[in-house]
Amino acid sequence: MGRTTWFDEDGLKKGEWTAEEDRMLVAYISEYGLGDWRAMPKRAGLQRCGKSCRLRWLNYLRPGIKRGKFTPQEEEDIIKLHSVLGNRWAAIAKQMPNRTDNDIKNHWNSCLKKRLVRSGIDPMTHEPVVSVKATNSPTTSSPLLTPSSTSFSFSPTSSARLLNRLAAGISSRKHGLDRIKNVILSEPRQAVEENKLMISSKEDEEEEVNGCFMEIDDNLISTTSLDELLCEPYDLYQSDFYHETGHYDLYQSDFYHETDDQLDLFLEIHSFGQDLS
DNA sequence: AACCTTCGCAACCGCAAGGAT
DNA sequence: CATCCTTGCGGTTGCGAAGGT
Repeated sequence: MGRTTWFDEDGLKKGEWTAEEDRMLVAYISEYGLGDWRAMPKRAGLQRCGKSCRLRWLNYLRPGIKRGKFTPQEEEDIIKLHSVLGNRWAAIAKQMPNRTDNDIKNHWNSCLKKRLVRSGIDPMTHEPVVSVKATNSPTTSSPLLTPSSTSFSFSPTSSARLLNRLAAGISSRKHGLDRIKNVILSEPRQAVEENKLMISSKEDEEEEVNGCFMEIDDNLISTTSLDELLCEPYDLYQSDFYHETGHYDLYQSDFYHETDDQLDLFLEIHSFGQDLS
């Protein structure tokens, strides 16, 4: 299994690694250690780019990597970590030192995600799949918004989890973080009162945010209704998040071990919620 | 046996952060 | 302060294997 071998315009080899190339890379790193990935291939006698060598080493050759089938315990750990960290594979891999982020990501995408869906669990929120009441015109509804008359309520736990997902969803898309955060934090009252959220982007595309799709045009600014953009958090704005910000205490105690930007962002969103209330 | 579809996984690509100059 | 370079990350792709028809 593997990709066809080919050479790019700079004469660098691409595609599947041979056993001989592996041996050369391992021999070089064993003797000289890790260092300048850019210079390494030439010094090691490899016709590869540094990026390719780094990837091969980190995902395949470095010592201590566990390969093969994931155990049920590992799968459970991944699901648990994903519910907290979202698609932050590197962060998840740090909690599972013998597995690479690539391996975890592949296993999630090819197996665990589907398994959750089959079990009626939304792999994004890790909540049981329920229909969200559509409040917008049907022509603009997101493909993930299933119009239904089923009511949708939040427990404190689900509030914390969903807001956690919101923060994770935003932070995992670095290019969107500032935009979304700025809008939310700069004019929150207006955004909520008008039931609209302004999003700017350089791309002309549909972007998925927290499981919902928003349209982004090429003049940097586009608007979309808040409930379309953040369907579940929108309900939180209208209920738990908006009126009962005490639920954040739960989140913070659940999430005390997180020390990175995600927590900062979450606290900012929390502060935003308090301002609103 | 031939063809088609799905699965699993290695590897690539583009982007962003952060350090060096 | 601006620019360049390196590193790291997450999303996506390509392809052989396996399974189904």
